[in-house]
Amino acid sequence: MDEELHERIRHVVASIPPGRVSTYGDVAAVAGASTPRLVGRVLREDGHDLPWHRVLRADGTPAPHLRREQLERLRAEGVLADRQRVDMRTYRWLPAEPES
DNA sequence: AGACTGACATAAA
DNA sequence: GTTTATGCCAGTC
Repeated sequence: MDEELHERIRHVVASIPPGRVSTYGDVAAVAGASTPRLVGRVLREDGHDLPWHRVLRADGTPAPHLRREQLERLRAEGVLADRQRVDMRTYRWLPAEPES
């Protein structure tokens, strides 16, 4: 696993503003990750100090084990979820490539 | 090396 | 709406 890529992923996630969300696929694409699975891996291992709750699946539903807490955190930021699902059309944030 | 796994995505049934 | 099937690719065993 490339350390630089690891940092870039963290950087992109950290750039998501409060009250907005993004997807694994988008973060992966912007950070240059070869697959979205890497994003999930990084967040699991090293996401404790990042706004990981702002990263969801492409359809707006979080992973099963996190569903409860994640939606709760988002709700606290003003992101309203219709039961299990966040309205991506409204809240989706498209991150920018880190320039350096 | 080979098989299995997973905080994913997309398409098809 | 749902469940399955594929593709994907870095870890782990």
